[in-house]
Amino acid sequence: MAVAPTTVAELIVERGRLVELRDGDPLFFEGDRSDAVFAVVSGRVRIVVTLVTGAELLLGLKLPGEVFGELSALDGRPRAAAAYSYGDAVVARLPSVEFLDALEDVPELALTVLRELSSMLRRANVRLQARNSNRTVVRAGHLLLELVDIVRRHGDAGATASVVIPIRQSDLADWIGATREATARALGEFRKQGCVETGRGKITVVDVDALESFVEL
Amino acid sequence: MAVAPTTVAELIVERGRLVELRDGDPLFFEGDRSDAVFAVVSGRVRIVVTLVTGAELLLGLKLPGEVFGELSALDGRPRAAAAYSYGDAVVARLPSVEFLDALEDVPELALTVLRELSSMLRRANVRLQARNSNRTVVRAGHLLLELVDIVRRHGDAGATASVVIPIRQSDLADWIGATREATARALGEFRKQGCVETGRGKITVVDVDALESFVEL
DNA sequence: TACGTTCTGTGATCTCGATCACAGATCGAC
DNA sequence: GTCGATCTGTGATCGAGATCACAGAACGTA
Repeated sequence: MAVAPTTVAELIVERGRLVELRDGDPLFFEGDRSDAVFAVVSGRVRIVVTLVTGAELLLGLKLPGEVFGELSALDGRPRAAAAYSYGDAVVARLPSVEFLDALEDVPELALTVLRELSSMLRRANVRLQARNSNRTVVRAGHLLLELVDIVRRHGDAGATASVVIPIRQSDLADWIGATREATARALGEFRKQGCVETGRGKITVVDVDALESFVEL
Repeated sequence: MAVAPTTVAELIVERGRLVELRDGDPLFFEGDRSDAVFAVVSGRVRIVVTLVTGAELLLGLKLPGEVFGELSALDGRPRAAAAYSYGDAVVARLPSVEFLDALEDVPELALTVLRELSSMLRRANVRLQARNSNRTVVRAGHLLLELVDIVRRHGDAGATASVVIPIRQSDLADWIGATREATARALGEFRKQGCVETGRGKITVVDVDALESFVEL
């Protein structure tokens, strides 16, 4: 057996095969039977559920190095969400069976997956809290700060003061569970405070600290 | 080594030690460093986070056979929620270290935990969806149906048509993320429809089917 | 049985965000 | 450049639920 990969994403890339995607290409749909797990190699992948009302709820945006689709592989239940490419992307795909085999072969891999699921659960709970207590402005602000963090860690760009987040307002809205209009108004407030600038398909956080303190009250 | 327990709860009961609790006794608080995992033996345990507003959000009610506190043991991060006894209860307590040791010793145990975390994650996502789309009445109804299910599966009682759920309205409210008043009004609607009766500290679902159809629209 | 405490039930406001409805801005494609 | 499609920004209305404020009911206990 080869040396054990240190992350699940690495395992999937090593043993799986690459798939190239164009904007909007589906990886799987809600209700599908599970047959594979995925890891993002480049680009982004949207994980969404469609609500009875027809509205979409964005459960997550997977970035390079992140794994998705593992829940169904683990418990054998159908997909609870759909996955679509968000812009062009490349993902690695590993059949569920091989994934499960690997888990049994490599004990420390199971621990890694456990840790990853733990942190996903934590984030889910935090999101649940946010949904309960906060108003739209606060929720939007928190998500922006989260995204700033991701972009920075992930960033090809140098550490400039301002961070550009490539996302449409409607997607932001789906993410925080609000309408596009409410989100636009929230961004308007941030703009008035001078901590955020907005453009078509992108949001620029020019003063992270200001945004943070504006949201913390 | 002994025969591997088939569930995580069994493992904790076998290897851990029992703790008796009276109503309201705390097991741990938000922010605590992790030092143990727990399984409910009898009674119920409330898992709650306190929001900035001072309001409480009930993340779960753990019943006999269920495990809690495993997240912190797995990823080593502080407790994200607090746990209190809800009425008198008995729980088994196993130090985190021993839990982790057992995970390494018994490979299939890790898979069991993975499955359990998967289903927790699924439920968290469902809850997030519910929070987004539905109105209070619908959310309250759905939770009641869930509780009916639990009580029935768990039930010492025979399968009578009506199911008694021992819970205060304020806890129901914390659970679905609404105020006590809004919850009381929702229950009032169910009462008018004749599918639910209410009392102090208990809610009786007299017509499950009616409740189901009332909520499904 | 009397009294205090904890729940439940409901009215009266008030506020935030959903909904509807456009006008302007930006971008891609021809 | 011109045109159509897609985003963004905002105003007006409306409704569900939060908030405040009590009254009555149920329970524990002295």
